[in-house]
Amino acid sequence: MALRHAVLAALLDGEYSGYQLAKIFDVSVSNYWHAVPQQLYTELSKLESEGLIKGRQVIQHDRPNKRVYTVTPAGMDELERFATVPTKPGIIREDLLVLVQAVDHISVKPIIEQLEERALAAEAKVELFTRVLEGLRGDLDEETYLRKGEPIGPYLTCLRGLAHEQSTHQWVTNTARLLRERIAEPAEESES
Amino acid sequence: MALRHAVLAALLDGEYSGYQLAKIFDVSVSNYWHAVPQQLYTELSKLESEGLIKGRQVIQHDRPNKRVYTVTPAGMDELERFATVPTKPGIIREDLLVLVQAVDHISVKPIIEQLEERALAAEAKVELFTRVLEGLRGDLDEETYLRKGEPIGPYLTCLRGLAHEQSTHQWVTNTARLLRERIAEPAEESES
DNA sequence: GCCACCATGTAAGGGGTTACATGATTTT
DNA sequence: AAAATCATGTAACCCCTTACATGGTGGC
Repeated sequence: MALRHAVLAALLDGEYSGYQLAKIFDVSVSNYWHAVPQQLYTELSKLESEGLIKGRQVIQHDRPNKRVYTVTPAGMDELERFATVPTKPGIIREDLLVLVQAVDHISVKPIIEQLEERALAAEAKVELFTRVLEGLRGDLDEETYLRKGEPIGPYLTCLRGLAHEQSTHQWVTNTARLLRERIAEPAEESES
Repeated sequence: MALRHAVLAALLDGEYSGYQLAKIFDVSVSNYWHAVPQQLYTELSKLESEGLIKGRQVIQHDRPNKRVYTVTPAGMDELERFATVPTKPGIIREDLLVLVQAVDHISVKPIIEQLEERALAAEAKVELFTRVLEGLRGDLDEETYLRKGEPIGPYLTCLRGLAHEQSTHQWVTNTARLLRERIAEPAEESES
């Protein structure tokens, strides 16, 4: 039950509505916490009813009204408490890797194609995160920002996302190439 | 609903019981698919009742009897079908990263400590995977095994796990060091 | 006019997590 | 004698996913 903490952590950055949070989760938070929009609406309601966040109606004339939330002192306490209990090891679920695990026993072609698609997606994410990081640190160079810039939390998690996507990109690229080579020059048996 | 495919993929490697699968999931499959033992027992029952795997009782005298499973032709068809539908993007959930995201607003010390613990865990995993890979390729050097060795699926997913742990190790190490430096030499304001 | 975007909600059903239960054998 | 390993199961509860519903505004 730690979606709540991911939401609280995201709201430390400023006031956001469920819809805005959904986009934030989609582009950056998804590096370390996956959640679909519907979960956020549900969780925001629960968090407010428990007093960990406080909602505020914002009337808009050019578009639908929205409700934006901020973390309450009780919410801060909850985060503080959460930081002291040992975190569980992270969980990963990757369909694509399941396919690769089975690659000796099923058709290789579709797997290679999916790997190559994923390579493109990873590349796009690398570029995106690179730009997000540039935006976060503004005029400062990276070394300076890491030493003194603020906020540092979002910067660090984004760096993690970048490293992860780079690592993913390398692996999917190598794996796709390797599997292609293996179907081009198979098993090497009985060169009779 | 893709735990089933992770189980099927794992069973391609040989006959395993629920208990054995649990250990395999714990050490290697967890690189790309997290599941607790209880899920496996449940899923194995479902898969067998659907005819995708076939169980076989193994009588043991030195320890409790067990039931080992193999993938049926129907199970192979299901895997084959699964390989052709586009995979969903993977999901990640990391409590530790949630803490780092919030690091500007909560106590830093406990977070640093957890990062350092995680660094040790990552190091241990790197060593483990390195040895697993050695075991898988036997006498062959890596380049040769990648070109011709079999099975290649488990080798590739293990390589991914290794890369992931290395990347994690680097990030947690750097992040812990950086946060330590920042609390040693804070904000740098008003050097009056 | 139609599609995309903004903005939120209810509800059903499936999947995942945790607690608890059982019991034999081997190791410390 | 206690703890760890082997081995599997039932049940409750919570979380997550998906489908569906609603409705206003802005751009093509």
